[in-house]
Formats: sequence, structure tokens, C-alpha cells
Amino acid sequence: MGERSTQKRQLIIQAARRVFAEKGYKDVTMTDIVEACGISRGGLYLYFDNTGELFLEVMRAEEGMADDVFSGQLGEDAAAVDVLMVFFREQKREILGKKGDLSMAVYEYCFTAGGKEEPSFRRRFESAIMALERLIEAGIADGSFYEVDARAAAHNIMYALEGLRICSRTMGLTEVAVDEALFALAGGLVME
Amino acid sequence: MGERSTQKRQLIIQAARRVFAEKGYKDVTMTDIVEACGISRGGLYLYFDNTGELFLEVMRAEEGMADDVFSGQLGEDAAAVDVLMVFFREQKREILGKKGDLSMAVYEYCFTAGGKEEPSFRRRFESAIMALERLIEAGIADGSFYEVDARAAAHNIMYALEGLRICSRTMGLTEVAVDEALFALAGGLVME
Amino acid sequence: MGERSTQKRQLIIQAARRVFAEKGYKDVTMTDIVEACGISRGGLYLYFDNTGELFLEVMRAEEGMADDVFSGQLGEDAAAVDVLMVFFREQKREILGKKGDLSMAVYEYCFTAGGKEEPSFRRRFESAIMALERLIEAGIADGSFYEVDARAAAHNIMYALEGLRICSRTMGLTEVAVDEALFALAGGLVME
Amino acid sequence: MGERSTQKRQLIIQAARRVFAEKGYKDVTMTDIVEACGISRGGLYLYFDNTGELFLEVMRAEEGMADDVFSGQLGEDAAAVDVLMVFFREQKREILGKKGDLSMAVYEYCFTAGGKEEPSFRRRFESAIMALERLIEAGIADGSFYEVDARAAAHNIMYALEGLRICSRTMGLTEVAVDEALFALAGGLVME
DNA sequence: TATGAATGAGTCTTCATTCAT
DNA sequence: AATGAATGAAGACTCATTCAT
Repeated sequence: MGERSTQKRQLIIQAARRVFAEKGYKDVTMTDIVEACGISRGGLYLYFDNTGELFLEVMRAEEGMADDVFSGQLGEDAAAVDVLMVFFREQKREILGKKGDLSMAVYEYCFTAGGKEEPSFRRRFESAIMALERLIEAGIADGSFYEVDARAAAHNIMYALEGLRICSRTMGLTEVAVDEALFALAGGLVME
Repeated sequence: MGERSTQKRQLIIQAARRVFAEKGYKDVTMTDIVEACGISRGGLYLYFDNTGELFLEVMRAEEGMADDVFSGQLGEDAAAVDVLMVFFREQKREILGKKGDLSMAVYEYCFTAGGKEEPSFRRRFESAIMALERLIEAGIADGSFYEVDARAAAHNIMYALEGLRICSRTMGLTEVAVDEALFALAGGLVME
Repeated sequence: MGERSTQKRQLIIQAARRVFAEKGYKDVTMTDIVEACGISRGGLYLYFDNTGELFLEVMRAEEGMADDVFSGQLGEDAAAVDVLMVFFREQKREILGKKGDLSMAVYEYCFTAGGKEEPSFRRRFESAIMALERLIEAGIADGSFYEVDARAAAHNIMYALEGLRICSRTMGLTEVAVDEALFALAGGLVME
Repeated sequence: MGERSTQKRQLIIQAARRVFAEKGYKDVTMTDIVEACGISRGGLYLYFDNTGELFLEVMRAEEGMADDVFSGQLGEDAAAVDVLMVFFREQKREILGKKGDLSMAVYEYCFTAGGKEEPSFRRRFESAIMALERLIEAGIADGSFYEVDARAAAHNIMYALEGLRICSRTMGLTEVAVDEALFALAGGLVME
């Protein structure tokens, strides 16, 4: 009773997630969503007015899940090197993974929505940069990283990762190529 | 006769380029192209069957023009540092520039085409990497660059540039942010 | 039990009246009514099956209220001239008034219902004519009106008023224009 | 070549006229028009964007036909009485005629369009009033009409006719009733 | 009785694509 | 070769109406 509507909302959002992951953003029609969640046309409109709204909701749901990239997976007192490695491993998976990943849709959405929408993507990106920066500082402090400019290094890494992601999507990258790139990034930080 | 048709072909391609630069890829309709080149509907179909074909042709034409990023602008014997600076300046313009640039359209095309994509984008990217690698080697040879792994550095720079491009398009980057990123990239190579 | 349902019925009818007065007839949806009376969708259907039925009910309720145009406002023994003036003043208000008046809705309903229409509109119109006719006869009898054909005069006045009403709605009439028309109508009856 | 498009335009307008005459204004859908003129959906949109535009066009075509109510049918030097009679006969036909008449649609259109559109209906009405006024003056001049206030009389007649028209549409009027009303209107002007 | 979520038919609108000229 | 009118399929959106609770 309110529960049910929330339940169905979630069901729709999950179905939509699948569709966006498969078709990107622009190509997705309300009909696609309708078919994906086995609901009636009017039924869908009861919850969401257009694909943009739905996409935002999908992203919001996403945010709730994979928010803290750096915490959770490792204890507070884990070595900076280890945290970095875990982070890179995760990134590699994302960069190479074709299915079940929304990055293409996100890019398309941003192209389309043209600025007037939620700065949440930017926020996410910036908070990742800051977390990475703190990690690098920690690494420097405990002597395991070179004494680089933490801020610049964090930015460089994030841009390169973004570049890898898009290159992987647009022209395909082999696992080896990604490994090499990540290895080089790590090599710029970690001693030995 | 064959001449005239070639002429018209070129005219269409140029008009299409303008349209793609302005609207990206997916939003472009045959009607847009028709209007942009003042040709008849049926006339356009005589030359191209759909926007995808047209886009590929636009890209092919592009290739012919701006292929050699590193030559042409500077003499063969220019200092590596100078060539690098010119390259970065050009990249900065592209990264920040909204109008008259096809990168969004390229991304969109790749997202959409999914799989059957022309290897031309990849070829372009790889040839740029190789040129950059040779440049770095030259810089190392003449003592103006640090003794880095040229191949890895070239890859890293290209990925970061791609990342900057997409970040600029999707969430907006200030000129300062781009400058800082480029400065950091240059700082990793150039001595002093 | 039966009481409560009657109460709710009235509540719905009143809310519907407001909606019809504001939006006319055709544009009104069941949803509009639902929203206007804060009842549930299904609840409304328990009482009325469609907007047509509701509109008829609204009209029936109306009939009960403003039926006797000529009585009530003035005592039985009021002078014919005075009654006529009061009637005209009221008509003027209605003709010019945009809000809170159902005439547009009535017209629309009649246009739409096409054929199966309730005879209630006609009854109302005819009873008004007859009342007006009696009034004119009274005026003639007491010497304040010219000796016209009362029946014909009553008809003419009612038709002209109807014409004024529709002209006001469809092309807008100034207050002056209405005044002139009413003055001319009165001038055809009242001596002096 | 341009001729043909004009031809088809006319064909559509005529089909639309039939539809509006039958269904009024609001109920008419683009699909109705499409079916009425045996054209494709997209084909119709090539010429008209919505029913409102079409309706205006229908009205414009109408205007071209029955413009001058008072001339054409009678010579310049016809007696005022005769002209009036011809006018009334024509009005009677219109008032009683159900089919093939656009007045209901016009009313509906005006209700809906709410002022922002063409004042052409008003213009038509006012020019009719003026023509009638001149006719009355002519009748007075040649001694066949009573010495009434021509302007007021013309207005009264036009309002009454409009009232008759709407009454006929909304509650049905017998031919006798219309005859009586017109006879009364004429009686107020014509001597004997 | 009463609720409001769910349905699906109907309308609008846009485009890629064809075809007679 | 070239034209542009015509087509129809596809997607968006709204509402009257039903139905399980």
C-alpha cells in the first residue's frame, strides 16, 4: 500500500537499468522500457514521464550502491598501495566490461541533456578525484609512493582512466593494452 | 559527368560535416542534411543511403586533412619541446572548443554503431600515439626530455587527452583545469 | 447510508459545476472532476459513468436554483418596468460575465450530444419566454408598455439575448455594445 | 507542378469542410481528416499541422464564396423590401439547415481558440451589420420602412438571428417558430 | 462503498524511404 | 540524374474504464 508502488518503482528502475546498459541513452524509448518490465504503457507513465527522468533515477539508484570506491573494500588502515591496486582492478573490470555498464549511456545523456541537468556526474567525478588525492598523500606519507604533486597526479589518473573507458567503448582495447596503461599509471606513483 | 557527381558528393559531405559538428550524430536526420546542402530529398539518396554512411564519409574526408598532427606545422628540424607545445595548444583548443568539432559526433557514432565500427578511428588514434612516441624519443635523444618509457608516456598522454575531451563535453571543464592538466602532462616529460 | 451517498453526490455535482464553468464541456475529463472533488477515481464512477451524465445532473441542479427569473427578486406587485429592468440587469451580467457561468458548457454540450439531448434546455427557455410574455402583458395592462404583440416581443427579446450571449462568448462584446442592445430592446417596450 | 499541390490542398480543405460540418470543431481529429480525404497521415501533415490551422483555412475558403450577402443576388436598384426578404429567406435556410453548415464548428472554435486567433469572424459579423444598416436606411429613404433607428434595428436583427441560429442548434426550432420570429423582425421594419 | 493502480485504445507527430515525373 | 510529393511505421502521450483489495 505505498509499499507496492515503491516496489514497482524499483522494478521499473531495474528494468530500465538493463535497457540503458544495453542500448545507451538516446535510442531508448518508453516502449523499450515498457517491454522490458512487462508493464502497460499507461502504467509506466504513472511512475515516470520520460526516459530522461528514468535515467536520472537509475543513476540515483546506482549512486546508492557503488558510492565509496575506496572504503568498504578495505579496512581503514590498509596500505595505500593495496587500496590503489584494488581500485585499479575495479577500474579495469569496468573499462573492459561491455555488458551491464552504464558509462556509454551516461556519456550520451550528458551530450544530450546539455548542462541543464543534475551536476551529479561531476560531483561523483570530483569526489573520486579527492579520494584519490588523499590516498596518494597517504602513500607519500607512509613512504610507499614517490613524492609527486598529489593533486596533479590524481587528476591525471582520473583523466587517463576516463580516456581508457571511452577508448575501450569506441574502438575496443585489449586487456593487455589496459594492463599496460594501468601499470604505467601505477608505476608513476608506487616505488620499486 | 562523373566529375559533376563527385563535385556534388563533396558538397554534400561538407554540409553534413557542419550538421554533425552542430548536432552530434544521433539527432541528425536526413532532412537536416537535405536542408543543409540545399539539395533535393531524392537527390541525397542518390549519393548516400543513411546518416551512418554519410558520417563515415565525413570522417574519411577528415582523415585526409588533419592527418599529420605533428608535421606540417613545424619544420622537420624543430625542437621536440616546441612541437609538443604546439600539439598541446591545438589539443587544448579542441578540448575546450564546442563548435565545429566532431568529437561528440564520433563518440555517439561509436556508441551506436556498436561492433561493426570502422577501424578508422582506431587507426587514427594509433598513428597519433606512434607519432607522439617518436617525438618523445626525439626529445629524449636531444636531451630536452626526461628518460621515460616513450611508448608508455605516449599512451598515457593520449588517454589523458581523450579523458579531458570527454570530461569537457560531459561535465564542462574550465580553461584553468585544462591548463593544469596539460601542464602536468608536459611536466612529466620536459626538463626544467 | 443512503443519506451519505446523497451527500457525496451533491458534493460531486458542485465540484463538477465549477469545472464545467471553467473549462466548458468537451475539455472536461473525468480526471478533472476527480481532482476537483478530492474523491477517488473509482469512487466517482460509483456515482456517474461519464461527463455527459454528470453535466446533465449539474444542469438539473441548476434548474432547481435559478428557475424563476422573474419572481423572488421582486414582490408580486412590483411594476412591470422594474421587473424588466432587474431582468435585463441580470442578463447583462450573465452576457458579459466570463467566469462561473455555464452557458459555454451548455452550448458545447448541445453541439456534442447531437440529437439525444435532454429537453430540459428547451423547457427552461420556453418557460422564460412565457414568463416574459406575461410580464409584457402586465406592462401593457398597466399602461407602461406599448401595445405590442406580447408573444412575438417575448420571443424576439429572448432570441436577441441568446444572440448577445453567444456573440459575447465568441467574439467579445464591450459593455457599451451590450448596453446599447439592451436599451434598444427596452425601448421597443417601455413608453417614454 | 505547384498546381498539383494547390489542387491537393483544395481537396483537403473540402474534405475537412465536410468533417467540420458534421462533427463540429473539437471532436475532429487529424485522423478524421486523413480518412475523409483518403490521403496518408504524413501526407496531410505536409499541408497542415493541426486541425486549427485547417479550420482557419476552411473558413477562409468559405469567406471567398458567400461574402456579400446582400449583393449579387439582387440588382443594385432592387427595392429594400425585396432585398430584406431574400436575406431573411437565406437566413432561414441556414438557421434550419442541420447538415453542411459550419456554424456549430465556428462557435466551438471560438470557445476553444479563446481570443488569440483571427478576428475574422467578428469582421464578418460587423460587416453584415453595416450592410443591413445601409439597407434599412435605404428602405426608410424610399418610404417602405418605418422611421426606426437604423443602427439599433440592424444590431437587434443580427443578434436575434444569431440567437435563432444557436437555439435551432441546441434545442431545435420548428420551421413555424423560425417563420414567426422572422415575420416579427420584418414587421418591425416594413410598413403594411 | 471506496480506493487508486493498472490497462490499452486512440491521437499526435516525425522521419526514413520510395517513386512517378 | 534530379526532384519533392507521398507513404507508413514508430514513438510519445493521454484518458476513460476496469478491478483487486
